[in-house]
Amino acid sequence: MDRILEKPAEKKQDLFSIAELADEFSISTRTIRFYESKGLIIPDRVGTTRVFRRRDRTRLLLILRGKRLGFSLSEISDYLELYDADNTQATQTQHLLERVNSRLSMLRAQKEDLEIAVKELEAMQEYALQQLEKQTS
Amino acid sequence: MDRILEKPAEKKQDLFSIAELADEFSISTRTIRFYESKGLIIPDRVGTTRVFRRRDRTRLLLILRGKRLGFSLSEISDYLELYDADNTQATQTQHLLERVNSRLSMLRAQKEDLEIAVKELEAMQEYALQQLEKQTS
DNA sequence: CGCTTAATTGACGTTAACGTCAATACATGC
DNA sequence: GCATGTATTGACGTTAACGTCAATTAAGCG
Repeated sequence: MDRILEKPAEKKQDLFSIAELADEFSISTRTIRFYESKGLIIPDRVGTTRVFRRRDRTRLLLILRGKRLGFSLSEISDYLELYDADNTQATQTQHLLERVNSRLSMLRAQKEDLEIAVKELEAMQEYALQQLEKQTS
Repeated sequence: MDRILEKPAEKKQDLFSIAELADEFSISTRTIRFYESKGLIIPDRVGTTRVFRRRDRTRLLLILRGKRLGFSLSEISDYLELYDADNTQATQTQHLLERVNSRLSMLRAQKEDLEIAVKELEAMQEYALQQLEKQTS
């Protein structure tokens, strides 16, 4: 019996080794193990060896995007919880909604900062282009 | 002679103590000294005491915005250089333009990530709202 | 089955970005 | 002119996020 293929729809292409994921995302295996130790991903095991499914691959994508946005791993951890929150009970759903909203306002604030920075740099760009015209004429 | 008031247009309201800035930006004086040690700001001195001008105050604003966007201090340092680059020579201006452009593409990539994250959360928000309707009906 | 390659665990190292003293100097109001 | 508050300069401590290395274990293969 191949216990890891127990679930019918689970094929080989849905299973990843630590090295495959490390390679795909250009991170080290150490980093992946570190994320597991922080509870950000929870791969299965075959014996002692980790086996990653789609869910963990997706989580890795979310983690890396979070990092690119400058969030800490603990913020990312909170963020990931939003993706598998329990919404069978109204109180839970209400709670989820609040957390989603607060996260949204963080992201929107960051977007404002970003847009200001972009505008400043675009102004610099334009200025530099004008200068170049003068200087090379 | 009050050397620090030498420049005619420089009034008291353009000068800040370390505590004033720390207070205004809700950071510690240690943080400000740390930024100085990294060359991010270069306050004047009256005796041994630091005196900050508008320029450094502005730089602090840029530093903090950079941090909110998730940039490291060394990235922020590069970023600050764009603001006081020499553009008297065409080669310098050309170089500045390249750096501005590369920074712009970083920011735009980040903006894409941000917008995807916002959309995902908005979808969650909508879903949660629908769930709540069902659950409380 | 022995060899090579891949994976695991534990321990210690490292870098960034400050925090936290402690000792000392400066300034200032009463 | 002295107590009291503010500033400065080391020096060491701390946390996050991994890197690095060594010792084992497990897995594939000719």
